[in-house]
Amino acid sequence: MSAIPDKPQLEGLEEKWGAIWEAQGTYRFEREGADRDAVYSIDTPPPTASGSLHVGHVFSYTHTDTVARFQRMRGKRVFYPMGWDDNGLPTERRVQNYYGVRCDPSLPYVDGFVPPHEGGDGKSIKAADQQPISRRNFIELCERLTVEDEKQFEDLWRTLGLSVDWAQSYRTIGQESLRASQLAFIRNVERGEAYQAQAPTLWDVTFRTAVAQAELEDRDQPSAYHALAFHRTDGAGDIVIDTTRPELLAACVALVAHPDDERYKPLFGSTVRTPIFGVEVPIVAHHLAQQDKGTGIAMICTFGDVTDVIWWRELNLPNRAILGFDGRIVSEAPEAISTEAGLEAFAQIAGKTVFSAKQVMVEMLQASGELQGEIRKITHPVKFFEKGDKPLEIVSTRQWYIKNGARDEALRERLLAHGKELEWHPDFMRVRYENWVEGLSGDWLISRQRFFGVPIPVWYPLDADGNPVFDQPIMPELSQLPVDPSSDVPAGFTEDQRGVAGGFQGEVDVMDTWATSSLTPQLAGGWERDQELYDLVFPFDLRPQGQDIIRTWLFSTLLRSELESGTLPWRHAGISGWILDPDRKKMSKSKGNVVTPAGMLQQHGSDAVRYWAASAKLGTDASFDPQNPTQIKIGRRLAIKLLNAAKFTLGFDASGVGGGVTEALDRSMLASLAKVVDDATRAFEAYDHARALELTESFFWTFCDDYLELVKERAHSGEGQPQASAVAALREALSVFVRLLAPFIPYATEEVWSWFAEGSVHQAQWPTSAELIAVAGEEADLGLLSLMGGALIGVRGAKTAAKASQKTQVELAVVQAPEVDAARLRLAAEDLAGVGRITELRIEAADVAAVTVSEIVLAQAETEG
RNA sequence: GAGCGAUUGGCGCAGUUGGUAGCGCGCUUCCUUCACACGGAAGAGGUCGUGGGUUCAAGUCCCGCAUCGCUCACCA
Repeated sequence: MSAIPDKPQLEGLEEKWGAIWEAQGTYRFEREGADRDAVYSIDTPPPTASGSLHVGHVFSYTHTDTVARFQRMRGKRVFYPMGWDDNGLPTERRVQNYYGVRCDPSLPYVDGFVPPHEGGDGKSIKAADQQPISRRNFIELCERLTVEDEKQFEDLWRTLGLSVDWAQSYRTIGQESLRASQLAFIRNVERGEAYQAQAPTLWDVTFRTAVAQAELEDRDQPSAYHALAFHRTDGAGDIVIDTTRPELLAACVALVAHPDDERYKPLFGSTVRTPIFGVEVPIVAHHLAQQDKGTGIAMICTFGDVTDVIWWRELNLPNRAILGFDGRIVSEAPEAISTEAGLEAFAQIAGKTVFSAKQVMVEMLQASGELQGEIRKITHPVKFFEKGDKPLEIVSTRQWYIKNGARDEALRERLLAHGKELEWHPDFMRVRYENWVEGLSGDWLISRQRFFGVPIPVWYPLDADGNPVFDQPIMPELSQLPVDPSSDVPAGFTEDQRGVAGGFQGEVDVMDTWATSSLTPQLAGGWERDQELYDLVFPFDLRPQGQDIIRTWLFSTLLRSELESGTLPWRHAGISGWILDPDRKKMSKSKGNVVTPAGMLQQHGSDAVRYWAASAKLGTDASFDPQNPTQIKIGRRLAIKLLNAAKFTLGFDASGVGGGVTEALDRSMLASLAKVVDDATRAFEAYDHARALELTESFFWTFCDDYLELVKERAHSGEGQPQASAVAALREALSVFVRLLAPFIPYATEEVWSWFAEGSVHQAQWPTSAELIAVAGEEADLGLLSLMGGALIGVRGAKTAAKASQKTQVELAVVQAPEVDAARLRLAAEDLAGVGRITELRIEAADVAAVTVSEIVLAQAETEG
């Protein structure tokens, strides 16, 4: 126990208690002798290490921490790790700018490489000024920088007071993560769940990588309809189609209309010649063609959009793709273009970007008269990579996929069943998951043509001509893991066979970052590494996360768990809402309304910020106005109030408390508190931390404003058992309040706890109504406190109305109450007289609806004191 | 186009099985420094988006509509 300061304050509590918690291992996960039922495990979201933390992080991580602290106090051994998501594109970009390098996988590794820059000023370095380095050197820099970034994050999390066990941290690019990711992938391959396919793929031309459905977002883009005339080969005139992508005309393989469309029915099976290029293409029918769109007949290109892909696949059309990986038109015209004029036209767009090619095509079409009428400008949604800034294109590439139920009814049903089995908080978030699963359009594309990620652990044999045999991949021995196929050698080969006919080549692609993140329960829980730990924590109790990544992180984690173990990875999913600025817009960097969490914590104190976060329910968006952080100020006030109320309470003479709590008012207060404990506990169990806080806080203020005021006279200058009863009740209540508030304001509560108890409040037992009833006794008068509160308001009101100080003496006060209540009030009349400074207090039974002060006579001001 | 949320005093929110509308901020008036000025007391302020329905009784249940937000889908 420590001494109570004269002037308690919040400043400095973070440093003081943070150090003590660390030194004493307050939040350490103790596995010895535990069984699964004694453990509460949390699949913490690993923040992107190279990003920056924002208010939203503080918000949602606080939600989780309140649950962790509650469960810990209930006696659970809380497994609360922290991970860092440090692989992937964001890190690559940061490393490029920080060190002035870029990755060129064709270069050899340089031992002891020193980057041209260090530190950087955050500005982009032009690609031309970046020094090309080997993949291994690049990855080393990624690792170096993320370690530094992660240190900063950890400091912030510690200041915020997250009760994480820092011994349990992991990195998604760490060796253990690499091994687990590759092992899980190999298992997927062995079970036929992961496979390769050469197929049209959504492609980001800036990053030059394939992207998955889950990483797409629609953005409205200006575009325009161009009416193009196709010429019927039977000479019976033209067919006009509308297109927004005239630059893909050279890739046109057919025209398509709805099978029921009377206008085009007679034409199915006939052919037309494309404008400019003169390629003969068929007119085909497909139900996806919309009669009311454009002219009702569309051109199919390889590939303008995903519908083109469906048509191409289902109608067995040829592939005349003309877009390269760099987003430019390829140099060689498709074979189908055979006329001299056609080839000449193609030469004019070859090598051009989509944008320039479109301009050239429009000029040519206008010149030939095949572009009819006006170009009609429209705005329409276009698919983008969520991190990209150019529209996605579709190119044919070989990629790795993992089955996700899109084409496997049985798997999809199992995933939907798991969605129903999972307990969502709030429950309606389940619908988002179901929408996503039911809307999946293809298997999960997991290969990325990037560098800083988990390498896909395969090699391909080279045939006698030196061509890779992709459908016979060489898998690593499990003992080899983790492997980097671009530097490691498969069993049975030697390094000098790399790239040689009859030898092998390594896969250069890495996995989608979600392919690693989807294994966080396995990574953190010691899957295939520490079986004893894994059995203790898996399936996890809680997956906390944001609503925006249900389709990515939540879905992919659930999928991997289903594939690997056939079970849910967790029992509960707690989904936090957004932080909105005062205009109800989502906070974002570009809007310049992002506040740094470190500054917030510094300015207001961690408890205050936590209070703000915790006062919002799961799934509910919270607004935050940096200019006027009302909720934070209220939280600060609560924490300060607790310090002061505790100091006051602990200042009373406690020498006689052995007699227990005997006075009616004291018992009433404890009985009320017992109900609060029950209700708050129930709320916490239902993952409604905000309600637990509200219930506790609300009664805490009643405790301070009414009960404490009513009994302070008795506690301070009373005698014998009535005095001791007040002090005993105050101390018991304080102990309970401190524990109830500990999950929310861990610093102030720990400080207060140290004034009267041993150990950490965060390891103390969560209060129960039973302990309070044991002190208050059965059949306490639950409502007496609020009855007294009513009388007290009456007395105070009379003084306020007389513009007198609350300390003014009252010569006579007459309190009227219904007969039953009057009898109850008499039991605590002394307390009311004490706080009201009432010389003569009469409590009368009367025909009134509620407690009323019917008469009050104030003493003259000068008689005071 | 489909779905999911939200709509309660100026602002931010609560209202758990239907039973006479609550909290905080702000506002008004007052008090005060012997726990708390990062205080305290009293008070004003709402026909719960809208139109129907069920019920003795609806903020709460049912149906329609409106506005806002989000998710998914569509993308010639």
